Amino acid sequence: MDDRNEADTDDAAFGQSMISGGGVTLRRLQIFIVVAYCETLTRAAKQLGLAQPSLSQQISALEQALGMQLFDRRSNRMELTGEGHKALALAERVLNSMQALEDGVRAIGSGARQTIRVAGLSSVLRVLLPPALEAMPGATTGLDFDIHESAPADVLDLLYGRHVSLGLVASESIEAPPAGFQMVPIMTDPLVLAVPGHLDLAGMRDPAEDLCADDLALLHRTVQFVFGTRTGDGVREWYGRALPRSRMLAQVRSYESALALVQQGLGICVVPVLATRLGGRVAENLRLYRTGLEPRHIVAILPSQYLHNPTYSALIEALQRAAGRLSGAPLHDCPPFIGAAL
DNA sequence: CGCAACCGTCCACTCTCCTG
DNA sequence: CAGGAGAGTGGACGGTTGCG
Repeated sequence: MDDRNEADTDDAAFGQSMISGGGVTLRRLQIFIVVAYCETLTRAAKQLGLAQPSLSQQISALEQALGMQLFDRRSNRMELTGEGHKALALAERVLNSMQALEDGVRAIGSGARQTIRVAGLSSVLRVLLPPALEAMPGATTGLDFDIHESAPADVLDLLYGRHVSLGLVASESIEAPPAGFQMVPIMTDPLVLAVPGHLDLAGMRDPAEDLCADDLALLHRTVQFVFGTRTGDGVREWYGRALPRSRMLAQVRSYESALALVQQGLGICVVPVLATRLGGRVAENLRLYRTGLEPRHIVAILPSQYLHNPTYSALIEALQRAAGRLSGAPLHDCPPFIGAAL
């Protein structure tokens, strides 16, 4: 028997259990997929908004209904068995088909309207999505959008749990997407040093000589975004080399909070250019300097089969065009005193 | 080795929805 | 409206891991 036939047989057996098992429900398949990707019931339970014992029971019930063990219960984690891996691929196909059916039925029921579910970083959603939707044919007439603003890990959880069909994240903040998902580049997003608008560092060789005491103190107060990724390590190292005498004024968990502190003249921060945009323009009272740091790479992640869906491919192209059309932010060159330190 | 933290399972119970 | 099935919760418990 060749692979194709074997896969067909697996499909048939799985499909039969879907029909005759009774204990195999779409809800359980959804839970199964989330647990498979989260690798612990506790994390999966948090993501699904359920208590953990409930998941344990659902997975056991699913295993019983399928007559196979899907997970090896290791200490502190759930590891897919060989059969579990096969079942996962099939379960994903079932849920994708259900999603397609749901979308199709909804399109019929609501006059050919399709719902696009997107999750992503707030800066990306805020800056790229509006112009992309504006430029996308049919976006305002034939489509509905369900938009989730989320942290990278949550974006992936939403994708893997089939709550959204498209994720927009920085590739640096995630592991490689698992089998069945594709990553499409959208843009590179430079990391810049944002300072209050009055702080002109252009051409500056020695801040201690060229700045008044207040501005020098301001330059040495940093607002640091908690990246939790290797980008964060790079930024911390950059502060240490570029501004060795700086101290951290605040740790923040959103670029908006960081920039608000900078706009208020309380400190400086390193942020992606996208985060500095408001309504298509750079937020007021900010001056942006190049840092030489490795830029973020914004990517779209989606289930492989959606790549061939005309609506999703049009949306991705619109996002790429929107990124290309971003009018050049007034980025100043890296100040000489920082360039020399680096 | 003892302890705390974390994890998965079991059990009893509640709540909701469906059906007759 | 009553009863049953399914899904969920909290609490208790035992196992594993990491740390001092």
